[in-house]
Amino acid sequence: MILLEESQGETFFIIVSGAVKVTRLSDDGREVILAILGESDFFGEMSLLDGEGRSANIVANEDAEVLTLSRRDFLDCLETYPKIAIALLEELAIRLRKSDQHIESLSLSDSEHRIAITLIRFAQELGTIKQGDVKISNLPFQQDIANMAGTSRETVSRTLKLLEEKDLIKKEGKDLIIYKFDEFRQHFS
Amino acid sequence: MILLEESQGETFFIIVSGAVKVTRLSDDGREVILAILGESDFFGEMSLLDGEGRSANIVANEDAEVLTLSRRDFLDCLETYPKIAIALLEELAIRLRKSDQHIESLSLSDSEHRIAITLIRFAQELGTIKQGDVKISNLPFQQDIANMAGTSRETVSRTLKLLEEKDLIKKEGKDLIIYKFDEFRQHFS
DNA sequence: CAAATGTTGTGATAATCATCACAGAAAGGT
DNA sequence: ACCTTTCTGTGATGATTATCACAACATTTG
Repeated sequence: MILLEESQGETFFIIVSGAVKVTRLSDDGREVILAILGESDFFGEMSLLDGEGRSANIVANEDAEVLTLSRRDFLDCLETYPKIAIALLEELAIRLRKSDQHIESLSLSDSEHRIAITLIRFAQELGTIKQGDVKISNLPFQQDIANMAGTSRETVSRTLKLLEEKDLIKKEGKDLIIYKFDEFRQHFS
Repeated sequence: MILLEESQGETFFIIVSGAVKVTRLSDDGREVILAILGESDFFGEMSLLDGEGRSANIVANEDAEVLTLSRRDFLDCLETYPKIAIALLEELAIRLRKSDQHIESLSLSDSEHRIAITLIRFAQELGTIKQGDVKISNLPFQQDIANMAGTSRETVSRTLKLLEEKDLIKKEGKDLIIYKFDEFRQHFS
């Protein structure tokens, strides 16, 4: 666990290697995964910018290395180098876009679509392309996929089987291959 | 209709009066409402920052006045006045926080909670406080509430009735009063 | 390597909620 | 003021999906 929800934060983080999940926990202990971040992504900026407590938990999914920057250095940096501030604005804009898509899919899609869209997000963050197919190495647990897709673990299990029967994906041990990634994405989003 | 999804955008907008809804439409025409924006809020920055097409529709909910700024002026402004860039970063951080909460509630809550949370969002954006109660004047249509809460119009109708029977809210013509707003918020989020 | 723990597959059942259908109320246009 | 359109309330029904239960399989740990 790298960051704890609600805690006061004074640090900005940049991921050098590994991957982390951004989560929130409900009172009764259920987890929602908001995003998966990988190499060269960053986090921790929200608390620094608006002064509120940490808005989410950050949990390392595997061994991860991060660089840190103090609040003061971070803000100085933004004031001194407007280009950096603008780059940061760009990245936040992209994240907002992703959030919006996430909200749309939770609002409108059935579980099959939501799960497929979650796979697409994993592929974009963690996947490697090979002749139009995408391979996600070290696919997260079904429970994590469920927490991100807003559904149950069992439904993820059943849906992955369904997608495999339709020859859209293939499970290979800890990896998962999405066939014809562009078509797949087209079809589900 | 002020802005159309997918269109190329070269303009930044600031709301002087009135309120707008930020929406996305699915292929089959269903609408999701991502946010309601009111006086002194702004929009249009996302396309300007990341160069993608407009990520959502903006629809005036009532008569509204907006100021505009061109892309060039907007970006110049950010480069010249780092403080403005930082203020914008702050606002985007706040919006991301709200998105995250929205995602959490869509993922974990049942329709009653999601609708209550939607009322809370309306109250915070459009409401006026009076002795601990909050009055939302000109409550949006049930269909809009449903599109924001990720549920159906009928469920909104039934749930509002339910909340009224529990003496948590009261409908008064076009207005809606949430009793003991702090408790209400506590209870549902 | 054996035991313990964690993960996945799958059936059965129940709960929630969307959808359809329509009546009544309210608002808007001419 | 009347007609039209839009919005709201509410019953009946069915579909989707959560939950429970447990077996099989995999992974970690002493």
